[in-house]
Amino acid sequence: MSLAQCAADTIVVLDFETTGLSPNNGDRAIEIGAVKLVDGQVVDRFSELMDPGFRISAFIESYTGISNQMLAGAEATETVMRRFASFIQGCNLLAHNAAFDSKFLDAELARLGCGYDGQFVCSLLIGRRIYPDAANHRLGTLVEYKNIRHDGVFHRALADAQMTADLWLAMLADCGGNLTFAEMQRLSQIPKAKVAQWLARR
DNA sequence: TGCCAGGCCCTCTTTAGGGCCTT
Repeated sequence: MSLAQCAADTIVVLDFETTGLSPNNGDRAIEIGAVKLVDGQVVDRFSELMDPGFRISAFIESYTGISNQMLAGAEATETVMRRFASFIQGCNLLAHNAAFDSKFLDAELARLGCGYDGQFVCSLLIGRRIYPDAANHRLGTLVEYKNIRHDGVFHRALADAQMTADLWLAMLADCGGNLTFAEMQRLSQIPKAKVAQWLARR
């Protein structure tokens, strides 16, 4: 499948829970959640805990609700990520603050010697451009701002991925409903002062 | 010993600094 084809057809919305902020400091992924969208419809989901091979901090246990006991019964991060690499092949990718998730995806897949062929788009960057009046642009705030239904679970990977997918669909609708993935990616990169003008020309 | 991310984006900017956002 070419990139042009997957841009039109399939987007994987993903979210990692991790042991910290930086793989460069030894942090690892401990949970991956993802929602696969085809033409705005959910066609598949991926949700796995994964054991990084060391104990996670009390802060991360509290922040995510994922305990060391839960991870002790999980498969190794490498095992899960190998399956996830197959899940995302041929798809473009979306995350809230994609710089964070792409950093961990790159690091975990590099350990396996494999990669992916899609491109990332970031709902945080788009949200800053099209919802300048929101109190802030955290995922939870934008979900509330757009009155998106949710079950009250935050900081778990599948729940956050599902909310990001719903936010993405709301963003598409608010941009006129006919922008392609590539156009949304372009929108995320243009200067904020030119967003209204850019959308008006569409 | 002490510290430990990094990209985006705004502004009292651009020869910089600091808040936001992700865990």
